[in-house]
Amino acid sequence: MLSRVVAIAYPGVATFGLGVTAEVFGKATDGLPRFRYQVAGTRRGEMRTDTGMRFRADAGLDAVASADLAIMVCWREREPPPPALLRALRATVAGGGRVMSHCTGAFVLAAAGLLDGRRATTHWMDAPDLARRYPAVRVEPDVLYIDEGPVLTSAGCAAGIDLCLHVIRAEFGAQAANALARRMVVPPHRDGGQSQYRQDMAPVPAGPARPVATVTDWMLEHLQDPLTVSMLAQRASMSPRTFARQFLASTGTTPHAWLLAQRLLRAQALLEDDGIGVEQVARRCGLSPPALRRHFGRRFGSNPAAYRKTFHGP
DNA sequence: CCAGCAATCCGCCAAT
DNA sequence: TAATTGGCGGATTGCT
Repeated sequence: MLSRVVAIAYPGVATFGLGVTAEVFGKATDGLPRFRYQVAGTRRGEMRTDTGMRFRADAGLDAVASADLAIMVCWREREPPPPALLRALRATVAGGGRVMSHCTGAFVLAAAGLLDGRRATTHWMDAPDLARRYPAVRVEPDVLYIDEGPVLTSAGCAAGIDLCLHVIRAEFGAQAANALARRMVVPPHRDGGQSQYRQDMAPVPAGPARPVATVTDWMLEHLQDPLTVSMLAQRASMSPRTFARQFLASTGTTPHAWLLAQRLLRAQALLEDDGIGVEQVARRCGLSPPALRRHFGRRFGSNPAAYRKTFHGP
């Protein structure tokens, strides 16, 4: 059970990253239990964040070791982390807890040996450096986050939001995660990797391209209907080829992959409501029951019936 | 699980 | 000339 959440702070900690953890785990949210959220400092006394804000941590590193979830928010990756911090993080995992990193926090987890043999990610700018310095880590530069059981890593700071939502979704369900996303006014699930945010890739249109956003809005209203790419292209008054390209540029995925992801998200939410059979759930997401089961298994490593059971007793 | 068929995706290229 | 469009073919993926 996820209850004790501890964010790790140090002199120069990222204000934004720390704020994300506080926003997700430090406030009461409908549909979620109240977490015991603390900020643990690498040292006592007053510190300053990277933007100069003054703060004082609630607790010391001993709180990290006993956390259900310890969050390492960024790091000045050139600096060796203090041994006491590495020990605390190892103790978290050894004690059955999980550790999560945002951005360059992955360098600290790597230094603690927690990423050896595991898949991990970090900010795309730092990924080559991470791979070079820790050859035992399987670095994947082009994803927003990676969940490797007890060890979770995410890309640039804002991807920390995606990872936090992922943790909430896995633990408390899609409805709770969606409610939280609504409160924070962020998309409940961003698809596609971080390459869409790289400078050296295709020029990113300023803001989500309107014509595509209009179509995705419409798609969300019509998930239960059969939707084809050529149909969607027509709605956007583009050729299928151009539509596919524009779609990729503004969402980071292809139309079909995006559609499937949204359908599965809806399926999760519907399964959390009791009373509708799996057949009806499938219908309302525009999938046949076999298709729902197959994709559900592929994406979540589970099946609809089992997923429902985890939210309602046997 | 497989087969056969349809839709999708993506690199390439010619046309704007 | 540079950038965008959209059609084509073949590999892949999905559906029944």
